[in-house]
Parts: sequence; C-alpha cells; structure tokens
Amino acid sequence: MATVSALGYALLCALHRGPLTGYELVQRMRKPIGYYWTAQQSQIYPELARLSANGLIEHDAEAGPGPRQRKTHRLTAAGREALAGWLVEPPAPRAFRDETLLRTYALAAADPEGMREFYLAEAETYQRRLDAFQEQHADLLSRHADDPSHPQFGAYATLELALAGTPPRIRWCRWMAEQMAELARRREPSG
Amino acid sequence: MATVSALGYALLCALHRGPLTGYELVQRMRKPIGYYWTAQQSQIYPELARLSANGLIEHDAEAGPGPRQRKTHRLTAAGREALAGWLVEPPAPRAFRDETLLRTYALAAADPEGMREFYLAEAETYQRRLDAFQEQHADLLSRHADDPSHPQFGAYATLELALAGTPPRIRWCRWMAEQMAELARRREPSG
DNA sequence: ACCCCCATGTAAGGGGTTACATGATTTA
DNA sequence: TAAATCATGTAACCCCTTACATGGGGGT
Repeated sequence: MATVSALGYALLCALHRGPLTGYELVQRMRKPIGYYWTAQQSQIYPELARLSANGLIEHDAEAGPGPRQRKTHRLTAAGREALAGWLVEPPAPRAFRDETLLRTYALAAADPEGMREFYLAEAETYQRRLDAFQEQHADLLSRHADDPSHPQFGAYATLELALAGTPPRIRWCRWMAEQMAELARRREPSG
Repeated sequence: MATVSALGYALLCALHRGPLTGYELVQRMRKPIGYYWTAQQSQIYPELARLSANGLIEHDAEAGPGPRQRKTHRLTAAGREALAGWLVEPPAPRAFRDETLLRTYALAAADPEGMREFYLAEAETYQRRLDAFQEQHADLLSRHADDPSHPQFGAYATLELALAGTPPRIRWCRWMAEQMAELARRREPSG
C-alpha cells in the first residue's frame, strides 16, 4: 500500500469526472483546478507513472502526433476508492506563506508613501481576480451548478469561497492604503 | 549584489525591531511571524550565514551554554536598505494550494455524510484559530497598536486581515455542511 | 523559414520538512 | 535519572520550478 502525495490526489481529483490525457491534465492544472491547486508539466508525467504503478489509474495508448504515444488515463476501482477515502480525511495543517502579510509585519521599516502604492496595487490585483471569479461563477450558475447534486457543484462551491473571501481582502488593502496616507501626512505635515 | 530569498527577507523582517539570537528567531518563526510566515530551524541557521556573508546582518558572539557560541544578530545599514527596498516591491504571484478546496472540487466522488463531518471539523478548526487571533488582537489593542505610527502597527494590521478573512471561511464551511446534509437526505430519503 | 500546437518525457537546482548531532544547565 | 531548555549546526529527502529535449503537423 504505497502512500500517495498531495499531487497524486490532485490528479485523481482532476480525473474524477472522466478520462483525460497527460497533456489535457497539464492544461487544466496550469490554471488552478478548483481555483486552488496548480502543478507543472514536469511533475505531472512522473506522478501519472507512479499512480499507474500503484494501480490507481490505468490508460489506453494510441499513436500520438510526435515520437511518443498518446495516453488517456482513467481511475481504476482502487483509485476511486483511494480518492473517496482521502476526500473525507482532515487535511494536514499546511504552513501559510503570504508575502504581503510578511511585508505588513515589518511595515515600520518602510516608506509610508511607497507602502501606500503597494497596497493600492494589491487591491487592484485582487479586484481583477474577483472579476474573473464572478464571471466563472455566473457561468456555472447559468448551468444550475448551485444544486448540490449537480456534477459541477464542487467547482461551484470553490468559487463560492473565493467570492466570499476576496472582498474582505480588497477592503483591507484599501484600509491599509488609507493608514499609510495618514502616516505620510503626519510625517510631512507641510508637504 | 547577491539576491536574497523570501526566507532571507523574512529574517530581515523579524530583525527589523531589534537584535535577536538564532535561537530566538527559531522560536518566533515556529509560531508564524506576522501570522503568515514560518520557517524551520534547519533553514534559519544557514540563511543567517548567507545574510551575514552578504553584509545584510552582523553579530556579536559570546560563550554559549553548549559547545557553540551564542550569536546575537542585527541588521546592518545595507540590510535595512535592502529590507526597505523589498517591502514596497509587488510580490511575485505565488501558487495557492489548499487541500480543502481540492477536496471540494472532487466532492462528487465522496460520501456526503463523510464530507458533512469533514466540513464541520474544518469549521471548528477555523473557529479555534479565530479565537486565538481575537485574543492577540485585544492584547495589541490594549497597547494602542491600532495607531499607524505605533511600532507594532504592522503586527496589528496582519491580525486585522485574519479577523476579516476567517469568519467568511467558517460560514462557508457551515454552509457546505448543510449542502452535504441536504444531499444525504435526498439520496436516502427513508434513512 | 519560422513559430505554435500537440504530446510526452528528463535534468538541474532551490526551498522546505524531518531527523540527527553536540553538550552544558536547569527542572521533575 | 530522565527530561526539557538553551544554542548551534548538518544530512537526507521530498516537492516544486525552470529549462531542456524529441518530432510530426499546421499556420504565416
């Protein structure tokens, strides 16, 4: 019973709705799958080989356009079982790392006007991300994915969290920009 | 002009309020600094040596309790300058990875009752985290760290974001638990 | 001629985690 | 006597990122 890495489970997750080739998996995992997981091509191919060796996936092979075969991967019964077991396991606590928060912690060592621009730029970044999320959310809603028995409800639900979590972050960035403006005003009262 | 890693800047951030020994840095970075950055002891000591070689920090050495010297590190003028420059740089986009969201994406492959328990456990985890944040927030408030010119305003501000971002996550977990209950009810209408 | 898309794979290097190692002093 | 604390350092391993490599087919 070989252990499976988080990346391995990510691939099983990506395959849970139907077979995909390695190349298709690479495409999907460039844009984050479930809006919160990415992987590189150079990770994916070796991991597919490992999952296959462990009997969690299997593939059909046909002649590809290049020098190598095109393989279409799908979950085996063992793979479906391993996935179902993992899904309900409480996740091991991961270390959060957020460079913006790290900068904020040491903010006293920075120029307030520079930090004001920093937070405004952050707010814009998150605003653009929110716009993209809203677009995809609307698309899934139009396909009635808000029904928990809909096959895409999972993807819809990840967007729900993104839509709930992003606006507070944007408000915080704007609030930080104001605080920095206030600081700059105090330090140089006459300009 | 050697490049400095994110970890290197994290150490400069940790040192921005005054000198610390390697051991003290290890203690602080076990619990996340700024509530969003951690590092292991085995990373910290080599990184301190690199920062020192690059002239960004320097240290006094005295006899320690064990076989090695006790070193107290502080920022140099060059270190303070490097930190101030980095603080206002827009952060390189990092890959988010969230196992909970990954599981949610593939939720259709799981048992609804198992997932309901999963989300309830998640909600409790975040609730406990929120309680701890609120305690520290109250502590910093009692020391008037909500003033942007207060030396601890940065730490206070990181807590502000945590306090704004965590409740939506808890509400989402509870909502997911309800959705899973609804799904279970539909699949087994008579129990 | 050159670049992009399909399609799969390997190599090198950085960053992070877990565990090992030393050894004196304090606490149970 | 056993452990925890102080204090610094090393080794092995895994994961991830960037880049290299092959080679046919289609577009400009």
